Amino acid sequence: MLELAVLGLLHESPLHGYELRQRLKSTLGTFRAFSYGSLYPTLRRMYEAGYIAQDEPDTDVVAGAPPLTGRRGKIVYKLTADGKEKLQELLAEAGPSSWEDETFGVHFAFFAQTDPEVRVRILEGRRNRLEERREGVRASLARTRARVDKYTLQLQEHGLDGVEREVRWLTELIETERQNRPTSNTPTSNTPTSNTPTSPQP
Amino acid sequence: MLELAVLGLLHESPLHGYELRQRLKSTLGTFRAFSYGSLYPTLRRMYEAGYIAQDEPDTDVVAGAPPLTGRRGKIVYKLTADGKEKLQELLAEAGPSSWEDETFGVHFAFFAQTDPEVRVRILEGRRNRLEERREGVRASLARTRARVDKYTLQLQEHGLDGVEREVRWLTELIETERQNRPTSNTPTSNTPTSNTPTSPQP
DNA sequence: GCAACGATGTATCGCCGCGATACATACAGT
DNA sequence: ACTGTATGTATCGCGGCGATACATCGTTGC
Repeated sequence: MLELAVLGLLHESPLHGYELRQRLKSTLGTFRAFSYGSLYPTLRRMYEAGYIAQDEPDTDVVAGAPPLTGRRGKIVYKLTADGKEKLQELLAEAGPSSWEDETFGVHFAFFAQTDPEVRVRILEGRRNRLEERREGVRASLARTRARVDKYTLQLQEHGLDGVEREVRWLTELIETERQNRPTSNTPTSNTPTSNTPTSPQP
Repeated sequence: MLELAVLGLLHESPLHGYELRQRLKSTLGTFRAFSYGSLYPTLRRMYEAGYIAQDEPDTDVVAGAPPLTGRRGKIVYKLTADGKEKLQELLAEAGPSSWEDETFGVHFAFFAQTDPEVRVRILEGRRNRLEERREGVRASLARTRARVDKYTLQLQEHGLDGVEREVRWLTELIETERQNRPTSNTPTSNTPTSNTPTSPQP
């Protein structure tokens, strides 16, 4: 998750932790934060996994300056060959792990680096997911509409509106994608379950 | 968080875990799940804290039935006096902990049991939070609009739309609240909206 | 001159919640 | 009789969050 985001950002240019976090905030915008409490551990994990390398470019230290204190310089991270490979692997996967609530936005943010085929499948998967949810909420609303207080009702309706809005958004995007790359015989209606049985890592 | 939700639901009627989870799903609708993996531990914690009591009403067992297997019956939870007190305490608080992303929906879901004064303050707090975020996103958009790919851009704009939509929703709700109970001039310190000179008499 | 402050920068800790999983029973359809 | 699906309780590992700590830098103000 965060891993994909980091790989994606570092693929554009090397960055240090702080800057990485700024990009995370501005790129993922409203829908995901990613605090340092997850970023630094993730960077550590990724470093140990060999996906990224560390550089300490400028220590800002005048020659004779004190190593007295444990002087800490910027640490700039960049992708290794393994990291680039891993990124490609993650960008290629179109399964539940790419269209769930928490993940979809991150995948979408790096669509520019994603295969057009995969893009459409993720968008459709996401839309199906949302349509399922929408039906669930509608059913729930129809069932309980009369029995719940107005606040609960308003919350549910607001949620439903939100889902419908996102479905419309996705539909537009899918259409655009299709126009840019008039679809070959890819079956548009993918059955929601049992798509790619991604077995990621032992 | 989950604690408030559980207290709120149990205040309406006693429930067992499974049913509790159903209610959670339908009440919180689109915006929060709460899996068993958090529900049961929370119930346990709350039981140990003395907020809820357990009942095993019907063991469904015909008299001579086997205690061979560790037969497990439904466990119905209900509020204790302490639990009701705790609920009131949580419902009364109007601070960041009540209008952050993850928490707001839960608080809102139990607005029917919440003091009107508190309702408005939470709604306004939430709106301020969102307006801040909106300005941040706008600034970020203005800064980077030309430099980012269209997908990143679309994601950010979609997010911005969502925030604006929620702000409008909140504004409507606040207005409705004000009409129902014309506000005496409670100094809400952080409210940017000018105080409407409403007719002071109920 | 220097104190105060906010931005930059790296890092950890404890807690919360999620998804997956396990296990058990009741009941419906075939 | 078999098989799936809904009901029901429960745990485990892990990813992410908010709070916090600590250090340096540049700007503002006295």
